[in-house]
Amino acid sequence: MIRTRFAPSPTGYVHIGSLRTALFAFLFARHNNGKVILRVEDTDRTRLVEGAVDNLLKVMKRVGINFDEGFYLDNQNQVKERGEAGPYLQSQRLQLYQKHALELIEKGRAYYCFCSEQRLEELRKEQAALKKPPMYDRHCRNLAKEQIAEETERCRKEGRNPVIRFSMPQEGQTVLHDLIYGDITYENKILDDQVILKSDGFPTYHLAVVIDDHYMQISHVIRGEEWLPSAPKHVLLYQAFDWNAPAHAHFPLILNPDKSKLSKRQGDVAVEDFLARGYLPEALVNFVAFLGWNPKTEQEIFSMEDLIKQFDLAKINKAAAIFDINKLDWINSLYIRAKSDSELTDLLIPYWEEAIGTHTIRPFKDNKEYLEAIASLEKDRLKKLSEIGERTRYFFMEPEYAPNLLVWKKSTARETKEKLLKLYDHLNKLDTNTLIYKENLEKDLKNFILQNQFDNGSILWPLRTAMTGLDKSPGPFEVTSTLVSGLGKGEILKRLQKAINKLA
RNA sequence: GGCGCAUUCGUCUAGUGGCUAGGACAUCAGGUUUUCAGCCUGAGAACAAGGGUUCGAUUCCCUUAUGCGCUACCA
Repeated sequence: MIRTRFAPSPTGYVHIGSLRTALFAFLFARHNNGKVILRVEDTDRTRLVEGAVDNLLKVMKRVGINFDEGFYLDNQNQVKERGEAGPYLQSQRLQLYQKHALELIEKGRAYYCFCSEQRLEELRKEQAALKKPPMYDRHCRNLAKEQIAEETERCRKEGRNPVIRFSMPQEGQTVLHDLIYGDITYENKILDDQVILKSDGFPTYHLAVVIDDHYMQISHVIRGEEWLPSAPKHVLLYQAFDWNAPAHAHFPLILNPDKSKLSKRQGDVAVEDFLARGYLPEALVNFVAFLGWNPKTEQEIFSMEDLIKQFDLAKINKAAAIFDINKLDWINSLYIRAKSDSELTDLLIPYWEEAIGTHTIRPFKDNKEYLEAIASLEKDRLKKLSEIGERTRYFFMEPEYAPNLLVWKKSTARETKEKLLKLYDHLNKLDTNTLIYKENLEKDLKNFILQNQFDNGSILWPLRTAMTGLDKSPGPFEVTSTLVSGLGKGEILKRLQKAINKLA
């Protein structure tokens, strides 16, 4: 039975890298009809963030990742826990970790360390000065029984607790069999005597991950490359417990454009922020899946189902990948275009409300035809949903613009004014039926242009800019007819009149 | 400093002991067009360097360089 897990720390927002870790674990499990477990690693009490699990689950739900065991959201969006191997919150498993740490002490594979923070700090400084690798000097590793009793007493008086360190073997090698990187051999003597139980009674990552993965019967540990250096420590821990280690699969990091590890400093890394900016969850998943993985075919657009069907650990790359927003934009625009007008409209409404104002949008929400027509016009041009406000404001309120915007490049202000006057009279005479259908309007206006022997641009450019107040927008016919359909003929005449006045 | 991992167009990547080294994004040019976007057509753009092994290396080996990660009572 394949069992894999996603084990984040509840430190706030969901990092793009976490999304990919979760996604890979999820895809691997689903592809193999296995289970994915969500375990929360809250052993660092100093970094806890209220509501982080709740937020995490909401994000995962939006992108379509769910977990078979651990935490989930019920129908009321309340965080709940399920599964046989719980609790799935590490802070509720402290006895288990403590028991096993003591067991290692009995086995002679771990020891109490009484060194103070100051001593450790000085040690590190000393080592740095000598350009030696910073490592614990094993000061407490071979204390005699009486010494241990003495130190324990001293600590008690000073009001602090000792930590427990793992005794690394001082010779030999440890081999990690990684499903992606292959076999990696580490010299045991360079491995530090890692703290496994902290003085606050909480385990460190290394102890907790080994114990939990064992008791939760995890078959495959799937995580980022940053864990590669500590993997041999985990292998050794499994051996010390006489447990079989799960299979490991580390995958490469995601990098900033400057090749540093993807970080906040250089733009958004929070999945929530991407979602808020109008990247569709499916686009984000598609894009993130392709950072470090690809199907070895030329297919680039994948639904979650496609990904589940085709995902294969063997196809994960070894080299880190740079997060390229251009490609995300492209994928997102494809997913936007794939939406129906109605779906897209529903997605856009919050963005309109934010950019234009809730009460301006409200009248159109009941009868969505107008909004759908606008969405349809912008569908091919949108890279992300948040662009909609600026691009379509003129559909809701009269545009402001400078008079010379109205003048086509091959024309003059005087000529433009004359033509707009004629256009005004012409449009004024048209019935709504002609105005409201793009095809009719186009036919009519082209005819009008032909009969007057105008250049297309000399009439269509000022018409379009008078309607939109923008140098870039959809075409004059669709803009005008859509405007008539939503705001009426009077509105376009008003805008035309305003344009004529500007040119006075 | 130590240990580990990595290296094909700017970016994501495909690929093979012998290929014009393929695709996509981005860029640029042309076309369509009132504008922008879109769409169509086209262009430029890569095997990090040096040694081997070999009839032949982008591919296999070694070295170097570069980048990244780890080196906490953080995960």
